Amino acid sequence: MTRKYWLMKSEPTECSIDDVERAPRQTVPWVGVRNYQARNFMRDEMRVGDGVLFYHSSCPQPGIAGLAEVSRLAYPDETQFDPQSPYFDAKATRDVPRWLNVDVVLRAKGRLIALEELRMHPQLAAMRVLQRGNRLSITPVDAAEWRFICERLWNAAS
DNA sequence: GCCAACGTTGGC
DNA sequence: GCCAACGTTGGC
Repeated sequence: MTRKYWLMKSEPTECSIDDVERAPRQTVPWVGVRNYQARNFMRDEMRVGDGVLFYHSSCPQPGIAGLAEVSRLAYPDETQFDPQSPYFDAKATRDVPRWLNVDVVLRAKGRLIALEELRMHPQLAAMRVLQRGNRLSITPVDAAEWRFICERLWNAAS
């Protein structure tokens, strides 16, 4: 099975690339996804080792802030069971969990590639994150886009 | 703060 | 099953 690539949005006030860098084993559980399409990507398509573009959204400088990797397959998102959590879901039970998360480990903190800069490259024009009205917090990235961002924009190995 | 886009909810 | 109302996302 070939490796897949993803773009995952996070609000830096919630969890920034620096927060991931400081986390134990530089790993975070990707909790809080409450959209079925995004959940299904995690549940059905993500595998350990898949590449992740870590994207900062809803902030002064939206853009790709680093490179990460899926490090654990999807499992039930604990926050759905916690009445204190903003992500609590009263309709979810431990027997029938509704929401899942993968774990993500930091691979490289790059310079911030601003949304504005991404838009300048025709090679990236098809990326979901650049489409008008796009709101999906997890989107597939194709291999050519991944390589372009890693090698051309970050000068890093992909 | 505005607003476009889109997902979810709930009455019928 | 339809669809209007409502809520959320997220760039600007």
